Amino acid sequence: MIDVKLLQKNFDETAAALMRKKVDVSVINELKNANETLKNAKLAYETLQAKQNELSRLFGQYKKEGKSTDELKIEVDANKATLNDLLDAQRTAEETLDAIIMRVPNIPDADVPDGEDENDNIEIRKVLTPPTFTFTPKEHWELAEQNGWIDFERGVKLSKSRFSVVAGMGARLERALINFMLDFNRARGFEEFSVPMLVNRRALEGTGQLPKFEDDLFKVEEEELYLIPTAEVPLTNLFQDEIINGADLPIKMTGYTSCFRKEAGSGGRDVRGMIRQHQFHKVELVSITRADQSDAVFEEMVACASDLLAVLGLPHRLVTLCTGDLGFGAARTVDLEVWLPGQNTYREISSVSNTRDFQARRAKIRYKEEGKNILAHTLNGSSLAVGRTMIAIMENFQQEDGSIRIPDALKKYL
RNA sequence: GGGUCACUGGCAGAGUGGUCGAUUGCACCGGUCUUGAAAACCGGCGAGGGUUAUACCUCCCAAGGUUCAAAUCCUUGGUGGCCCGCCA
Repeated sequence: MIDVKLLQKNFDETAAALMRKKVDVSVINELKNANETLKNAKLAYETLQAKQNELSRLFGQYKKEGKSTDELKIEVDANKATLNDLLDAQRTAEETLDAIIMRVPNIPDADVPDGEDENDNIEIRKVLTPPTFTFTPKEHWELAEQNGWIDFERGVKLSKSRFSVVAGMGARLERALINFMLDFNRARGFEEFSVPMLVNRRALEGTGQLPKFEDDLFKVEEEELYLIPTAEVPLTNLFQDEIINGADLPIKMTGYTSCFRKEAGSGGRDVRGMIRQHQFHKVELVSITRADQSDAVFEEMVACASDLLAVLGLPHRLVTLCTGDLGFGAARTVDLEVWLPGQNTYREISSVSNTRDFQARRAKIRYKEEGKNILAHTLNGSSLAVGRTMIAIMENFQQEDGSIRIPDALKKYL
């Protein structure tokens, strides 16, 4: 969450930054008022509590000295009722503030371009040239069915739409990709983790999926656990509530998990094929850094994902997301979009974000430096979405007869 | 799933109703000594809020309760150890 003190001290500037991210000005004012109410409520409660503590100390002293405590008791009892009311007021104020601030997105970096939606994103560069074909390239679902790699119908039979079954060479390729990506990331200094795919509410609040995006998550009701929408959640929250030695940063992690998303609100889009599934596989990068390190690590992570695509021989481009397309917790994001000849367009395959201290403030991830505890910066990025990488391989490496060439980099994994 | 015991600062571990946010050891940081290090000695050292800085408030797994007063007593929940049962 954002630093409410910043809003208090630097209202105009902070409000302007939030409005770039489409936060309504009324919400910003509410937030400021709620914070002031809380401060006043706290002051009132703490002043009386201090007095009450002092009286209690006296009480003990009187008892020891054998003095009468009758008068004290009357005063103390009277305060007690007031104290309870003040405490209630403070709690209400806290809840009010919390309810607002937990739904306020991160402040975008100053150099993030303004914009409405993905059309206003800015291309940074292209990597590799899209292949040319002597025939009309097919879309991935056609190739997948022809090669027997993906069985869409049986996926629906087992679960529902947006689930699929990967078979034979497709399944082996999927496994090879996961191993290839993990090894690649490890060579770049990211330590490998295998983490729970069911997490509790606290973890999801830490990374920002809750409370605002509950509708996007699959929940196991009777256990109060949620299926993770991305490994970013467990990996980042590994350090929830911890104070890390500053010298140990940056911590760079990678992990493979399945990811589960309800895709509420994506209605009708990408229903065909494997672009948008309720369950998909992803290898993730997550870093925890000192405040002064996050920009450099961000570039490392973008490079890691981009190089991975390049080594696979997949043409792609890097784009800087504009304010309107930026996710809830991100201060800045670079998307990697892979070329899909069948669709004749670039499609998102990875998204690397710096959340700065937004998640760290929620999850209480701090580091100690020169005796002080400082909120860490957290970053996450996909490296890569496995299903979409398979799609990209199918479409870019398809032959005229519909067969698919396997990228050299993967051969030793098959 | 049943029983039982436990949960205190980075770790270990005191404290069982009152000046306790907490003895002590280790770790850590600074200093003296040393060519340098180690050892020894001296000092510092939990977290959040608040303040220019102090005061002051909160936190001893969590939430309630008893009490003028709770780390300490009670209730519920969570987690962990051990025993029993069950199961890959």
